[in-house]
Parts: sequence; C-alpha cells; structure tokens
Amino acid sequence: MAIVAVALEVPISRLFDYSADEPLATGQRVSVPFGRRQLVGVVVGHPARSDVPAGQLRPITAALADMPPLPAEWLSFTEFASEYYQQPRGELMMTALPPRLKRATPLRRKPVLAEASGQAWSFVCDRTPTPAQAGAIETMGAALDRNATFLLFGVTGSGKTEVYLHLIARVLEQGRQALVLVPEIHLTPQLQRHFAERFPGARVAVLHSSRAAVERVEGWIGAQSGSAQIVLGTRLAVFTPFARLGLVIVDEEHDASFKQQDGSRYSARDLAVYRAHAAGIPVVLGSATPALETWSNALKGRYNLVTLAERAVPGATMPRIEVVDMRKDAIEHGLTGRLLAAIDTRLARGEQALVFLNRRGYAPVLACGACGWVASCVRCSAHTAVHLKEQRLRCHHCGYESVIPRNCPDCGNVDLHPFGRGTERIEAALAARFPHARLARVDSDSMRRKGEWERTHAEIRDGAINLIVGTQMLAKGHDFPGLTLVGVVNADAALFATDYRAPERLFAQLLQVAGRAGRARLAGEVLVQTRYPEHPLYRAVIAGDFAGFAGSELEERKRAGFSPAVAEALLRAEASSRSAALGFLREAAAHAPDANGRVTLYDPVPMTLSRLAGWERAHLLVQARARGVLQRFLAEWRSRLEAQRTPRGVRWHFDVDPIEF
DNA sequence: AGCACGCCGACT
DNA sequence: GTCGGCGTGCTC
Repeated sequence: MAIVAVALEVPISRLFDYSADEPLATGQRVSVPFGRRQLVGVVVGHPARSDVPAGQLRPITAALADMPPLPAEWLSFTEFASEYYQQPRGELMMTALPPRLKRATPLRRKPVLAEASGQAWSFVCDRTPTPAQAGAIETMGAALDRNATFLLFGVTGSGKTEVYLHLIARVLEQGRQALVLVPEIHLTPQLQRHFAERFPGARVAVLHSSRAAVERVEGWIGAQSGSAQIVLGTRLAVFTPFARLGLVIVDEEHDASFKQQDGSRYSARDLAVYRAHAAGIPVVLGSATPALETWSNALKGRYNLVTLAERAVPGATMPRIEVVDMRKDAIEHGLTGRLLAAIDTRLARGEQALVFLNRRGYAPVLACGACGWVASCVRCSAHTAVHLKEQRLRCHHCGYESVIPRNCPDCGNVDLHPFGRGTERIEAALAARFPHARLARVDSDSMRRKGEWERTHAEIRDGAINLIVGTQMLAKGHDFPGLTLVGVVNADAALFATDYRAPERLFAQLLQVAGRAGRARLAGEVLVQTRYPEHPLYRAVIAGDFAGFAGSELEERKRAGFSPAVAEALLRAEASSRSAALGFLREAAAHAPDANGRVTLYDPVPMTLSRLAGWERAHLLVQARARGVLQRFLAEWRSRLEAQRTPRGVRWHFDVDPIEF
C-alpha cells in the first residue's frame, strides 16, 4: 500500500493524502472521495508517511487511465504559478485543466494514427522577409537552444507575424513544438489560417474557452503527446502540457487580456516568460507598444530588444496621425466636419474608413430630463447602457438587463434621454450621413453569432464593406489593405481616468488602431478627435514616439512609486456590505507580518467599481522595493489569514501584479 | 467551495 | 409539534 498526495480543487492551500493499492505516477489523475463528495484530483507526490492518522486515510476510488500522467514540467510549472500568485495549488492546477479532465468518466478518444511524430509537414516560404525581418529571425533564431526573453518591438504593419512563422519553422525542424498566445479569441482564426497555409501537414491545436470540451481535450493531449506541433490559444493555453516545447510567442504582449481577472489571477505573459526560463527555451514578446514593465526590462537588458522600425510592405509608410480640435470644428452627432469630409473622400476613392470608439451600445447612460434620475444596474455601482435595437438597458459589467422604461421610475416624466454615444448611435449617424456607404458595425454585440466575425472580416477584406464603426475588436492585429482612414472618437475620457495605467493603455490603443490604416501601398491617415489637442500624450501619438512616451511614463511611475518601479500586490475582499469588506481588510492589516519597513501597506479603499454583481469590493495595496521581499511577505501573510477564520459572507484573495484598481 | 451538523422561530 | 433559518466546522 502506498500513500499519495493529491491536489484537489478546493480553496485550501494543502494537499490531501490518500492510500493506493499500487504505486501511482505523479501527474496521474485520480478520482477520490472528499467528505461526501467525489472529486477528480492529480497525484503530486508520494510522502513516505502522512500526518493524517492511518485510520483516517481513505483509499483513492480510481486511477483515471484515459490519458498519460501530466508531465513533471507541467507539475512544477503550475506549482510555481500557485506560489507566485498566492493561489492554492490544487485550485490553480484544476482551473488550468480543461473542464472535461475534471470529470471521472473516461474519455472516448479517437485513435490518433501518427501519434508521436513523423507526420510530413513543410514550411511555405512565399513573400521573402525584409532585411529587418531577416535580421530579427537571425538574432532570435540563433538562440533556440537556450533561454532568452526577446522583446520584438515592431511598429504596426512591420510583419511580426512573418518573423514568428520563420522562428516556428526552425523549431519544428528540430522536432520541437511552439506555443503561440494571442490576447483574444477572435484573433485565433486568422493566425490559424496563416499556420494552415504556411505549415501544410503540421498539426495545430487551438485552445480557448469557446472551444468545444472534446476539442480542447484533444488539443491538450495532442500537445502533451507531441503530436500537435503548434498550440495557438488565449491566456489559458499557457498551461498546456508539452512533450518537447521549443519556443513560446506572446503576441500583443502588452494586452491586458493576458491577465486573468477572476478566479486564479495570473498573467499568461509573465508565466510564459517563467516557463520558457524553466524549460531553457526562448520566448518572444511581440508588440508595437510594449507594456511599461516589459519595456523597462528591455532597457535594463534583462530582455533582449529586437526592433522592426518600418512597415514590411514595400512602399507602405506609417500613417499620418493628426488631432482634430473639437472646439474649433462643427460637430454633427459627435463627429467633426473634418472627419466626415475625410470619410467622404475615402468612399469616393473606393477606399475604406473606420470610425473607432471603445463603447458598445447606443448610449452609455439613460437619464430623466426632469428629475435627474439615471438608469443604474441593480447589482453594480454602474450605469446601464442603452441598447436601442434590442430595446434593453444592459450593464456592461455584470450582464444585468432590463427593458427601457417608458417613463421615469422616480418622477413619471416621459422625457428620458440617452446621453453620450456608443457604437450603435455612431452607426445610426453614419448611416444617415452616408446612405450609400456599405456600413458595418463591429463590436462584441453585433458579432455575437457564431461565424459572424469571420464573415464580416472577409467582407471588409474584399471590400464588400467600406465604412466600419467598431471597438477594440478591430484594433488588434488585423490587416485590411483597402483601409486608409481611421477616425478616433471619444478618446479624451481616458486622459482623466484615476488609474495610473490609463495613459499607457490609451497610447497603446491609439497607436494600435492607427496601425490599421495604410498597411498596404495606399497611404493611411488617422484623425483623433479631441478637446485637448495640446496634450502631451497626443503629441507623442502623433510623433509615433513610443520610446519617448514610455520614458516619461516610467519617470512618472518612479517618482510616484508605482509599478514597475516597485513590486505590487493587492489583498482584495468582497462582501455584501462595504463596511464588512473594509473591516476585514483592516483586521487583516493588523495581523500582517512585520517586514522591517521593507513592505508598505496602504489603507483599505473601495475599488473604483465598488459594487459588482451584488458584491461590495475593496482592496489594500501592498508595495515592496524587491520582488522577493514581497513574495515572502505575501506567503507568510496568506498562511496567517488562512489560519484565522474568515468572517461569514466575506471572500478574499491576493492579486499579485494587479492591473485593475 | 460544498456539505454536514446544530440550535432557535413561524407554519401545516 | 416539525420545517428551515444560517452560524460553525471539516474535508486526507
């Protein structure tokens, strides 16, 4: 009889010991009794003896033999992640597993013929790389047998994807595998197409949360067995087990989507860097506007900076960016005369124009003109947005919906007005102003139906659509050769956000959406509507000067004492009342370990969005000069908090390297 | 997190 | 008399 330590999906930072008739490999999935429940867990160790009295040790119910045990590299990687992010190991491990593997019923797997290796594939090397691309490929390609973190800093349209493809080709030639992470699900189809076209015969597994359960498991096992050569996915794919991982690529590495905001809070980008380090392989972080943390690491020489300064298509230049002073121009439905005229010109020339604004719905607010009542979410401290076509009010934070009231619930007045503008409203204004344009709206509402995005994407590419209003969704990574004008509406809001990361995000977003214009031979133009044309951020955007902008932001962060000048974490609490959440945090601070002044604890404060889905949320910021000091402090504090009993109705967790305040 | 046990209020 | 409120404690 053997003793096995099993990681289980429970919010307890402890492993659970069971007895087993025969020795079980570490990484073996098992079904075990747990209280009255039956859970699936993973064997992570073989303790010689257990602290649990022998009589209380229960036997495992079954070893789940429908797939090989998870590899040692995966076990140590998830262990590191759980320590770094202060998450219980079992909880983190089990959230990393595809949901299907958390069930005890055996997988019915299709027999995979060319399982381990040997399938024929080739690399189609069409449209030769530019000298800059070739240089980047050489530099990074020379480091494939060791760990190195590269920042591929390439302007929009500089052909980062081509560089990735060449590096992947070299890795596949060595018989190894590549992991490619992208920030959002809708970016996977076009990369998948690239891989299919350029690597005929190669197996590509696509992993993200919308994939069918069976496909996710197939892709996961394919990567683990080595039969899938390329894994393409969103942040969750960083946890894929590999047989022979040779390269990790994180595209648009600055993107906030790489940080999981609920459940296990991890940064897939940072974990990718760690994983590559542990595996002794290179990792490539690609961006036109790197995260300041990444940029700072590159400046310090911890990451290797590889630059692509020019667009890859011969003759293509960077778009001309201008600000349009809203105080000096006539405005129609939020659109300046200058922008409308520019759209006119593009449509007349048979080119395409994009109006960008990052706000879904018809209007962000519905208010009563008589008494000042504003439609709000019943579960969140937020206004509900007007969705006119569906005749619904919708909370963009929790999804709460209601009908649009006919009259004011407070005073009965029928004078209810939408305030502000969302994509739906701009779409209506553009439809009225350009009745002959072939107009499309692209946001997560209009693209909700399956296949809708792929269809619209194709229609934009082939010119069936020539005027687009869209959000974020359109800003990243897409290549529309006929698109020569981008108009940015309502960017100013972000200039005055309290979040210290707001300028960084706005800068990235503006350069990114600007980058959609003029990627082919046609010259691109970008018009940013603003009431603050002199603002330094817009000055830097116009100059396309990321380095200058990043330098001054880093100075400011250093002066103000924010990341990356210091290491940060939050202790977050959620409760039904604000006072309970704040009270818990005050109590927790009183029991924090003594760190000899090397760690700073701030006062607990409500979060910016203080109530979300019925929970009052608050947090306490922790800072330290050195990462290691912060890590040791958090580990000790966590064990103290776990030893105490948490007041009823309060939930808490740590958020290491937070990006949301 | 579940899921039990346990001790006090309004109903068939 | 019981059904059920949620406080407390445990899960190898």
